[in-house]
Amino acid sequence: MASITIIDIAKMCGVGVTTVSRAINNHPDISEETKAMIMKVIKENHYVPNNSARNLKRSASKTIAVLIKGITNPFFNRMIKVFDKEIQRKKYSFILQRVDDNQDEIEVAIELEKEKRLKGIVFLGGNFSHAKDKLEQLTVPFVLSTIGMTPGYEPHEYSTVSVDDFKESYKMVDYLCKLGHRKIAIITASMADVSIGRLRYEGYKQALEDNGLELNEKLVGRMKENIESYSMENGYVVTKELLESGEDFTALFAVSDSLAVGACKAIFESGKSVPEDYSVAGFDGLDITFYYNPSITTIRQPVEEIAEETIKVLYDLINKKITHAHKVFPAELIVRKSTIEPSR
Amino acid sequence: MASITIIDIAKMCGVGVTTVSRAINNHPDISEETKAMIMKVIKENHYVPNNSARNLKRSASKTIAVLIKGITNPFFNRMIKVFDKEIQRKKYSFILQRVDDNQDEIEVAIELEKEKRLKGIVFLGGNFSHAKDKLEQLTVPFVLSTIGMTPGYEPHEYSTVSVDDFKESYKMVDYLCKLGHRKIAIITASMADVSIGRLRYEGYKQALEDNGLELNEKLVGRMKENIESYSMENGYVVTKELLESGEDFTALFAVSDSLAVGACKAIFESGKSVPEDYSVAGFDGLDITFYYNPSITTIRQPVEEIAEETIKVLYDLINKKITHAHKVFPAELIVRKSTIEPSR
DNA sequence: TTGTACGCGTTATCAA
DNA sequence: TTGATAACGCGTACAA
Repeated sequence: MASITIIDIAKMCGVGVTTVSRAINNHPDISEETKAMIMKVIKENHYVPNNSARNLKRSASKTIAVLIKGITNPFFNRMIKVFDKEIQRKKYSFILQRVDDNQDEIEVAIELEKEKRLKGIVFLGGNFSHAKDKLEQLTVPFVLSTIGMTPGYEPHEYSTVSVDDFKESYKMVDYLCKLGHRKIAIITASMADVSIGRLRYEGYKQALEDNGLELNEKLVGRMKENIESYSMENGYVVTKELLESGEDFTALFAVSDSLAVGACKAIFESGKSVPEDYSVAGFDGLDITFYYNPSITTIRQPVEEIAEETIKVLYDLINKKITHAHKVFPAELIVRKSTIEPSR
Repeated sequence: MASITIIDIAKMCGVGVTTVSRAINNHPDISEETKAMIMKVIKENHYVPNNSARNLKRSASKTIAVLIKGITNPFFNRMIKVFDKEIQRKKYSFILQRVDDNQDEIEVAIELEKEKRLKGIVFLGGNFSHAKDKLEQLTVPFVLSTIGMTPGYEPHEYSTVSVDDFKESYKMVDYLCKLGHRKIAIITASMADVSIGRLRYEGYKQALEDNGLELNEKLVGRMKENIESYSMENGYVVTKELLESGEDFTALFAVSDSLAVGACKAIFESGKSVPEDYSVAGFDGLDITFYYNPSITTIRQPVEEIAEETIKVLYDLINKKITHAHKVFPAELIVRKSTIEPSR
């Protein structure tokens, strides 16, 4: 069944296509009555404009795209809601694009920019280590949200909005140290990681050092490559190994809340308890840390603020008010039931 | 900066646009060397075809779309992965479209169908109560996945793949009854719900009846409209009310796992414990039910199978092997630590 | 094997 | 306030 087009509508109304187009797009130069008449015919015939044709013709649409790598992350859900709200408030429309783990987000972005005539792009998640010439193909402004600074780039070449992963991670480990823990294990990203996993690990190292503790490689758990990263399962498996290694520790810092949940489970299964035998701390501030039993000590990222600021920066970029920006938000250490003083 | 087009490439290569098009789309009628040469030029100039133009021109693309209402649901994440895999296996491409809570998924579908020349559509989540004439505007086959039968439609008018929400819910409540519970509370959808929330509630009622128990309206908790549906927070708030109402119960059946987690938290905060004071059961089979402390008894939906079958049905629909189908998968009662015999 | 020319459905330009 | 018409960038008959 051939779809009905703008031409069909024009014929049915006895007007030119231009007029129909005007009616659809709320153009000023059209009388109220012809517009009403046209809209009525459109409704009756269920005419829906073809977006491909619109995008093709339109020189610039007011749409911005959010590319997400790793949609699994519950952390992003709240951000998306804020994006949606903020973008609508600015009368822009909003496209959410999932980027597969084995897809290159920049390539997706380049394609999308042409297809949808984007005004701006937000990148969420992922490592973002890209060749420069690729990045230069992006002609619209973009913001890296909750993605740490990327080594190898000049700060003026891109914009970011995030927390200081190093500092916040330091804060947490320092808190554990001050609590009296001297054997603090960590679950972090694989060696290759250059993004937040690395930064949080560095914070851990520095905090240990500043507290006069030596780094014990045996207490550094790395996420499994073959299991979904930052997942509960990964935390579970790595903690099991840590526990079975025989290397003693009294506290465990997981670089994400989901990892922390998995860690708790592993500890329970070994017949031990949290926090009596092991203190466990997470990072991100997911809802589950509040609902878990025991509730989990974590670093709460100000998700809403980060999302809002991301959009704000993007608009400033679009309107050329700025050329780049690196906004850093403070995160909050939330002490809950999963961490206490060491018993041994 | 004006984007580079296929014409530019043709000129640079000294060939016609057709030839370039052939190179891009792997058409047979082109010599290997010219193709290689063209591809090289394309690479060097970072030429990316404009998708809008392609979609506009293409009569039919091999793409299918998955529309999700309520992307928050972690339940869908695993399904999406399977969709992705299965669709790629059939050499189709795959679009994920998030549908806002206040958006009409059918309207989104209609628009998308035209824009992308879809071959088929999968609807995930939502209530799916739509006027018939709207549904008829969809000219491509579609499948409702994990969405229960919708009253008001003839079974041959649409296709579904899901579990039998009524039966599985019955199974869970029956299990609780057999355990000896006689005061079983439920957290379910609001009265208005016509979808899974309703079906699961009906299963609850029937199981009570068959076990000689009377329905106590005071033990029926309804999700709050102003809080995200099926969320931990909703379960938490509703359970608090239930607890404070003074109406005694020994078991609580939450119609989703997230609700169950929230319920457990509320119980802990009241100074009681799970399962000693209250047995708690969920529904869906999310990972968190395994990782929670105590682990939560649930009904595990065979997510992967459902997703696979959804795609299979959709392809059969596309290839006109069938006109409609209603596949129902059995779900599994997984008994964990959160449910025991009543202590009172 | 290659190239020319037209059309996909829409919006912008310009003239009426 | 309207309408004819030229793009937008690509794929594909059809001709060469």
